[in-house]
Amino acid sequence: MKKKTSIHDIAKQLNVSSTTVSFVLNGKAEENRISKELQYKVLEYVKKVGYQPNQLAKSLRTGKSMILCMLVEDISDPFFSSISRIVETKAFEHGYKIFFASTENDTEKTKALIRVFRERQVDGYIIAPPPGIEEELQDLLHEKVPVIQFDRFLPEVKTTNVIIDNLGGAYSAVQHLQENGYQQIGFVTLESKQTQMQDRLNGYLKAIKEKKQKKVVLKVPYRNPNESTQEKVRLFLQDNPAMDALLFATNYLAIDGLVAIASLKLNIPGNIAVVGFDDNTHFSLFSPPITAVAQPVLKIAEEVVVQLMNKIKSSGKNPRKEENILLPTQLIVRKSSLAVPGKKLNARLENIKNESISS
Amino acid sequence: MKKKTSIHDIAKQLNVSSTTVSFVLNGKAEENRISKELQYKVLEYVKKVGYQPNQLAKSLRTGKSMILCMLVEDISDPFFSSISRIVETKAFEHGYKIFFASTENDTEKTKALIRVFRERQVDGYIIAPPPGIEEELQDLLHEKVPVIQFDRFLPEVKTTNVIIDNLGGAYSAVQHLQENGYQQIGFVTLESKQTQMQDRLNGYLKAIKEKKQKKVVLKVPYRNPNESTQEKVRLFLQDNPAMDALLFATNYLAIDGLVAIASLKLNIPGNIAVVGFDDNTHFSLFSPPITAVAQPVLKIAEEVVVQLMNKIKSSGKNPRKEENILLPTQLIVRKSSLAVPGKKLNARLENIKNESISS
DNA sequence: CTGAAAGCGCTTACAG
DNA sequence: CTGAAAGCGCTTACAG
Repeated sequence: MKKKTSIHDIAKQLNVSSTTVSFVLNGKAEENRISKELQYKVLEYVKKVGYQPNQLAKSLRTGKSMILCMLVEDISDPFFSSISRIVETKAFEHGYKIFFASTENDTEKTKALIRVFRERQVDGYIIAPPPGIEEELQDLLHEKVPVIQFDRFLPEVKTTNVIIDNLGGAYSAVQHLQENGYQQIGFVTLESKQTQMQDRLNGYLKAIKEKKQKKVVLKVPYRNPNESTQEKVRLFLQDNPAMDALLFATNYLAIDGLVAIASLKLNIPGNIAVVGFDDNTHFSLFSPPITAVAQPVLKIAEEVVVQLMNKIKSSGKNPRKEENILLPTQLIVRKSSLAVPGKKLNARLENIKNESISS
Repeated sequence: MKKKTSIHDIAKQLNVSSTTVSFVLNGKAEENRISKELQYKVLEYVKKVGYQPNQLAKSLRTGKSMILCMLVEDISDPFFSSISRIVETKAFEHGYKIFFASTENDTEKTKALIRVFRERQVDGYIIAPPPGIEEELQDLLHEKVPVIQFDRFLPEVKTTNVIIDNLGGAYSAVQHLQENGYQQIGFVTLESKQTQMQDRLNGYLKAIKEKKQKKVVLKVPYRNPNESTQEKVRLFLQDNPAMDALLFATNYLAIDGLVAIASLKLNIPGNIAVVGFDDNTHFSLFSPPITAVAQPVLKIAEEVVVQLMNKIKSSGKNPRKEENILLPTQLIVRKSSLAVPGKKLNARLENIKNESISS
């Protein structure tokens, strides 16, 4: 392994001091009145030998690692991976690299991850927090390390948060179903006290109460196996024969729900209307295409980076007020939630009866 | 910002040398015969003050950053994001963190990325290479930095490569369609000389030649806008009215193709059978469910990490032979490619005629 | 206009 | 059994 050339090697070769080389390399030549000729000489030589500064040494000296970390629930989830992709690009434009990691919504795993990132002197945190890491985030804030929460947030931790209007999104979805004549709308969600889930539930409840409809909620444990979720939705449908529409609180719940509905041979929306929360590139290709509450992925990613960069720049100065940045959702109406002319509720009841007999 | 405690601070507090503290912290206490009491004292104090070693300093000193980098085409693509997720977890178990980045299959962007990663003294590279970065990879090899190529590879660069049996996968897909009675099978692929694309094309051609069928290939530019791809597939279908089946060379080509087929109001598989390359969680929910050549995502990720760790461990020693690790694909048969009893080819011809008139 | 020197926080060969 | 000291590759306050 050939030894890398260092700033010192360059200085020696050129018979100048490493100070001079450093100044030239960091654009501080002018303010230190390095002669044009010297600047040129250094730059030429650097290019010739293909010198690459050692960012590790730089970071150790300056205390800035130029690395951010982004903690999401699951980096392979389409929602989080598309946000990550954009954040990666935007942060790169500011000279930052990003460590991504999946928390799996697991408190202990996340604590371990944060420990590792702190050892690496990460300059800022973008995190969709699992429950129970209030203390770790407070520690970061005490050390004046910028933290942005997004997607959901721990209310006890005072940071700037980038979130979407979960309540409004769920509310508008239910309202849309009501306007299309659905009478008993079920809500399939997670057993979760996280803000985004609570808000979606509240949006659902608000719309239901306003129309004095019956509240029908199924709560599935987090990280429930797919088959088990499908079974729960099946039972939910059978236990509530009058239910004529379903709102799913997350993308993957909707997918499992669709499998369950298919296995019961129910028609969408004839037997049961469907709306998902968090749109999916493929929803439009399903048969029928699935209505969904879309999240503004691009806007979320941009806002996260903008806010974090603001904090990094103003660190040390009097901190600006922390705030919740609330982004609007958009209901994308497709066929799965439209009114069905002459819909017979009985169709579904019979269907279920047959199913039970045949199985 | 309270100053972090360093190993030196600890040594001072405990009235020992920083050497001793370092030995204890790095499990080298025994081989240096540090007394049990001292070890205990150090460990206690470290825990009490919540000392976190500075990995930057450690890396600078040892020359190991304990960071890997993974360059894929698009980190938000389901194939790459699920592999990344697994690689992240496996590498973490070995104490490594990973920088992920999207090359967008762009040569210049990738060169810039590699430059940045080299500055960060990354310990190893996992890369699905775009064309034209042979020289950069050679530079890495000269510096004895481990490199693994996966998904596709630059044949000029002698590294260990983890790839799938693209030829066999495409071959078996076409064979399956032939067995189900399809007579003219089209292949929609990318304009690309990359190994994985060439092999898929060759697999298609091999099966077509064996049965003396007509070769019908559509090549779409890389990063073609979705609408344009859809339009190309529509024209492809109209220009080849006798074509009764389509094999798509990538996931997203299949998605665009399905949109095109839907817009022509063609039935799958009645008018046109469909097989995709690279399975997708949602293919089973499409109507009809889509047959696909599935890639062994878990196996790919595991193999990539195993191979890279081998190289890192054996670096300096006589390097083991580079090899191509070829993983098998699996054809997942769903309804979109099955034989249609009493299928009338004319159905599609008429359909297209109607379409042209009405538009 | 330019350079010598300290120091960021570690590890480790060497000495005792 | 333990410590003093050098050095990884940078930046920057200070001196001239």
